[in-house]
Amino acid sequence: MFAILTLRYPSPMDEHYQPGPIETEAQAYWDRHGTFAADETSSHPKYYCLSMFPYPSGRLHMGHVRNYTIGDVVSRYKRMQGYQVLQPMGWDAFGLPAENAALERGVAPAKWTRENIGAMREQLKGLGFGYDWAREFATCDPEYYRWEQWLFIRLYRKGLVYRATSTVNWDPVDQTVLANEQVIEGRGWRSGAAVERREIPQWFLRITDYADELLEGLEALEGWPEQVRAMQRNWIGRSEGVELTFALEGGGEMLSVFTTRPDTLYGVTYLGLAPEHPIALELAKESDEIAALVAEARTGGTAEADVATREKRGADTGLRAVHPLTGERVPVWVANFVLMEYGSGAVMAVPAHDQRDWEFASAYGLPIRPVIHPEDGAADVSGGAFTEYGVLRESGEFSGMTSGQAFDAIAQRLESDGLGRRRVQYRLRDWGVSRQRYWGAPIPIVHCPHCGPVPVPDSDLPVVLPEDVTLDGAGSPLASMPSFYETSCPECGADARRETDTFDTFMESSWYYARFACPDRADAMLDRRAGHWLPVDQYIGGIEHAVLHLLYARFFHKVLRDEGLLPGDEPFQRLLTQGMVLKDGAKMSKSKGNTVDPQHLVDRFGADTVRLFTMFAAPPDQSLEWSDSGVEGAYRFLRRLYLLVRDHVAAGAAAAVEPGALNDEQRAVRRKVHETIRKASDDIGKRFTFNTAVASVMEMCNTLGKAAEDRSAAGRAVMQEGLEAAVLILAPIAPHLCHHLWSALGHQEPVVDAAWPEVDERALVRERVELVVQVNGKLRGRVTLAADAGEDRAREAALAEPNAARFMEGKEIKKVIYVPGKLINVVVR
RNA sequence: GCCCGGGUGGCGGAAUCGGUAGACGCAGACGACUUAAAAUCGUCAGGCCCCCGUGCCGUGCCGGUUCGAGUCCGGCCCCGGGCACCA
Repeated sequence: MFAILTLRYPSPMDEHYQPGPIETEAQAYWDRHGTFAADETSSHPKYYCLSMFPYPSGRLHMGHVRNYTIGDVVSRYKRMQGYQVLQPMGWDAFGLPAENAALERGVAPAKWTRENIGAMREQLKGLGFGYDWAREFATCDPEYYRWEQWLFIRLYRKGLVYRATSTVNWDPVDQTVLANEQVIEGRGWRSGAAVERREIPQWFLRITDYADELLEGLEALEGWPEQVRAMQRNWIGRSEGVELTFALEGGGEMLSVFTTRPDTLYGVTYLGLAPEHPIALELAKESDEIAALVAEARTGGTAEADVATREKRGADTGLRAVHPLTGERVPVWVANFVLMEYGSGAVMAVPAHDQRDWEFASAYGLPIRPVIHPEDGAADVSGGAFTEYGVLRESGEFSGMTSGQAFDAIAQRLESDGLGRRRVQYRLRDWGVSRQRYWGAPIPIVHCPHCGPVPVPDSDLPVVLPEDVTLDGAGSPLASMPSFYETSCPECGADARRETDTFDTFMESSWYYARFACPDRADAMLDRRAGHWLPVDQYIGGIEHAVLHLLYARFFHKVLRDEGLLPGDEPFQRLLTQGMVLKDGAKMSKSKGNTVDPQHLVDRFGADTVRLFTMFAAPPDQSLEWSDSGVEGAYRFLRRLYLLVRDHVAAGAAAAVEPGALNDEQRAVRRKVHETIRKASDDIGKRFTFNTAVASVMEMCNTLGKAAEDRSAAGRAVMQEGLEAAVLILAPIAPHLCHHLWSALGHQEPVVDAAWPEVDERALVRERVELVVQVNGKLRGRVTLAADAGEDRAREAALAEPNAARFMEGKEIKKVIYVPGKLINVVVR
């Protein structure tokens, strides 16, 4: 407000580094010039850099600061490389915390959310992130979620949406459905009541229709961490196997099972049924033991981790199944480790060759019959299952075959006998998108007593979520709000009831990246601009989203493509998954009381210091250990840089470097400058290791600081070049200070529009190199040689090196290994 | 339980393709400046040893491959992320 307007280029520098006014001025400059408005008509190549948008929880936390600093550094770097960059920001505004806040404080979720957005937007601006704010939106805006409702109806008409029952956590005291997070050790978080499971009708999207494409598409995602691709691959869990049927003795009933190991078929000693399997439910009526298992399966949380860590328990049903090849009778057990959701809810158990089956069989004294053996010897199944492939024995006509041969032979035999067929099975399940919650996008369906579920007509969209509500913790307020649910059937006009469930919030986050291309479009979900900006060139967010969010967004992208709304097969070209921010070795969280409010640090040291520290403290994909004194170190470095520039410019303008006119020391300083440019370009542009880029600039500044005594014209020219390199390299990381320093160094154009520095290869040339001398791989000395010396000279020098010679004395030289420019290793005996 | 990561000085981390372990920074010690302190600048800094040597040991633990392993392979321990209704 004050000094800013009177500032002219080049600006005089204050005695001390004062981040406050420098940052205010730089932000005002970007604002005034619309610096970060992304223009799709630009002739520059486009670059879409997206950071995962935040849930507006109230204030920014360190995880946000880290995420958004990485995104901003990439965006500004790409801009300096000549790209037209789109970097948008918005709000993932629906979700559970708003409902919790409403219960705790009596604030309506909409009001609470919008206030949080206002506060967090100011914090983001204060950190100097270069967003195109004109594209901002929140997912709770009806103009956003209307297109999600519109798409859902299209998918409904296309058959990609269906209704089925599925299991939820039910709190019998609060009479409400609980999220997995709200179930703590099998009990409701508020009521403390033992959680029950309930089957209720819900809406599903057929993501499994896209399972193969989602799996195959991973191969082409070379810009994604292998770790994330592996997690998605495992999540989709494609497995090829055989589905076969066991007849139940004394009845026409058939039991279908899926196995990836038909080669082990002769080792089956029992069948396992999920407690929720219809046969188990039927038997529970007569058997207390089975009833107890079924009852147990109905308590506790629905989360996979809850189910998988239960002690393996089971009960004999008394039923006997007929082995399809041998005709042998095998017992049928109810087993609590068999999942109803996966396959058919029944498994053939081969304890000799499957570890879970082995443990169950050992616990209940069931036979363990090895039929697969290593080529040379016998499988030992006394201490656990033998799960490798091998050669079949005691397997009838298939004995002697390898597992691979037997897979095909047995599958073929089952197929020709009509007892089974080859099948591909996925672990991936269809996506349940219904939530029995208030603060989400309404599902645009009307339930008519005559017509059944009917989609809301496009002309009636959006179905607007009423925002003026009071929550009481007992179910969704929508279900007790006649003004919302009372309606008429769009088809027959009869009185009908609106769906009161809302969408899973992953729905909103599955397509926001595309809407950022055209957020102002009022009459369509997306337009041609999406084709211009997409795919996202670089996506940045937490590793915790490796599977769910990133898989759903990939699925949505393919759906939108098939609807003709988008080109391309994948939404995110490159992905960077950032690590967590820790304090004292643990994740920062309110419950641990180890949070650090980034705002306090910005107020005290400025945004540049906070940004610099988060980039310097760790590589982006690793966890970052918070350190207050480390922040002070970052501040000290910026101040040192400020003083270096101040002292340099105080002496007046410097001439351009004339490489031929430099003395040895000046040449060494200049080599350091260009080595730093080379390293920092690689670190920021290719490796994303911002920490080592910063370290190399610090090193260069240490060198420049020592060279500052050289006040000769050539020395000052080298200094000018070095300081400009430092400012350019740091501009994406500490943009405010660099904005200021760049102008102080005499430039009219703002640094945000400057070009990334280029390496002068000639400055890198060395006349002499140091070689390490090893004897038997141990460092014993060093020799310095002319850079163009060959292997013979290096060998000669190494053998003559006095300390190394001590270790070679009286020994025979077996071999000499020469690594040019690095080392020479003499192997002696 | 299943899937995926990580483990290097007092601390955060570096070592990019198997080639000098500990760059850079923090904390610390000593020195300069100062009446003094802070700030700043400079020097030192993995461990061990009455052999102080460019000696020996050292990258979670055990073993292997190699002229050479923090890096590759096998086994184990510990910590973290995800597990479909937290986002």
